[in-house]
Amino acid sequence: MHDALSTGLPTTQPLYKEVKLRLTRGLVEGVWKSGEVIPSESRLATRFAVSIGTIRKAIDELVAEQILVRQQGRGTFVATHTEDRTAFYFFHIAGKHEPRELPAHELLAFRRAKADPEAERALGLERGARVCVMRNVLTLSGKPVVLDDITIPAERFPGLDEAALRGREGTIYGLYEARYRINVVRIAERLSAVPAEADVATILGVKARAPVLFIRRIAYTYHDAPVELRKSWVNTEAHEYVSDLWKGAPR
Amino acid sequence: MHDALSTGLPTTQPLYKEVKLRLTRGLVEGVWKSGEVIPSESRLATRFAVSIGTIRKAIDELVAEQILVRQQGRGTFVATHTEDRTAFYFFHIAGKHEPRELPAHELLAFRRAKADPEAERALGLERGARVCVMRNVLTLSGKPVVLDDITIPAERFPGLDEAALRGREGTIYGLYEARYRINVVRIAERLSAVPAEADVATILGVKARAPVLFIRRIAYTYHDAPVELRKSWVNTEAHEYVSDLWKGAPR
DNA sequence: TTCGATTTGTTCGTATGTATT
DNA sequence: TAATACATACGAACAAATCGA
Repeated sequence: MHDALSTGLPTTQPLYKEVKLRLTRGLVEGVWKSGEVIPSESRLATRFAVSIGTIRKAIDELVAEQILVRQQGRGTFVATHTEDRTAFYFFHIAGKHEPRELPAHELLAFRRAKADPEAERALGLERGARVCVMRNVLTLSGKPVVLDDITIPAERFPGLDEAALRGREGTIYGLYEARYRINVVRIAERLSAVPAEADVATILGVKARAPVLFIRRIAYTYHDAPVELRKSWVNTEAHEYVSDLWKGAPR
Repeated sequence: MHDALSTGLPTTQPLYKEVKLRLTRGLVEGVWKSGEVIPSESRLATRFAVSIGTIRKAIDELVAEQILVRQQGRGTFVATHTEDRTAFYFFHIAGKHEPRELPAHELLAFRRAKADPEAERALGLERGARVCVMRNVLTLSGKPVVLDDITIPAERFPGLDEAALRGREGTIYGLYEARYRINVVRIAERLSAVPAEADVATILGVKARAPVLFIRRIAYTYHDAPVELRKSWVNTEAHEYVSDLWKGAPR
């Protein structure tokens, strides 16, 4: 029986899973914030009273999940949304011919409201919970390409307002992270083709009823907790959605 | 300097990368075929004259890339396309409400032709190379949902004909694998929304010019060699494209 | 059913290489 | 240059799953 850090769980899972869980817990609690280093492998090994190999295996998985980032000679860091690296991991629209590019944002609308049933389900909210709703246009090379309708639980984003959204630099997930210590680590998306409604068509500069790509995204933080529901409409005349089924291990 | 299995490469790469390369070479050459076991880790360790840990690290990456599959107590197997597991890895269409389901196939057309410029580029073919072109309808719960236009290099699929395509069981990639020992291990897709042309609309049972999802896929085998260009049109009235950005390490 | 051989999974430890500061 | 941190490689021991005798 290995119970160096037993937490009284019913089923004894591998030690490195325990370590992984404790590390994740540290991330949730903000012991180590985005962009910061976590303790060195040898330090963690002594602190958790396990071998350094066990630490490495736990960190391996968190690195594979893009939650941590290793840098030889420097240390292991909490992944942050203020790098192009992660930005492209969460932004999948690219020009059909041009090289990939990050979008510019413009806030069109912001309000607070009661969650509709769909948002309740997607975000796991109580009935009648309050949410923030915002609408953004994303432009690539100066042209509007994506329209985003974002819904987040108001409770987790206190004091969020138009000024904060406009004043930010970087992506919205960077704002979640910097201001609310909420780290988006995974997204799940469902795509379909729909005719553009009048308002969407106007904003994206396409004819009414023209085909646009519709994306329904749920963004998750640690422990698969949902934090954002996002609906997007994409003008795919000159751009497209990129789904490069993961090349697997580092090359 | 570690050169237990040095192959005279210019830059000395890690031993486990060498091992990985030699294993992949074995897969390419058909030393171990789909569904078969590869030698045990200890046997590989002695054969390659490296430690078992080095073998494990090489296999780890191939497992992460879904090229090999480990089974405790049994061995390590070459991944095959005759399992639901991998089928869903390469088929991304799901009902909006129903549980996920594998499609039934129907061959609409098959012919040989000269590759068009797009196929030449995508598949890295010589100018004027011959290709097989086929059109399939995929049905879910009896309803046509996806139309596939598939282009593959004729040279790599000798003797392929309608009978072989119709007579097969399982997916097309299963056929590539069983009959031609070509293993599709990765795909890259670009998605957009387009109006359905007349023929597409008829087959999918939607109005002409109605929005449909268009997918351009390139399928790769080992060493990132392209083997198939596929264009798909999807009726997304009751179905959608699933892009669950990889949960990362095994849970 | 039991047992033993085989194979992968987990954990430990150590030594050395390489990048960073 | 020295210290620190991750990366690679080796080896050993035991656990857990599988399979056939």
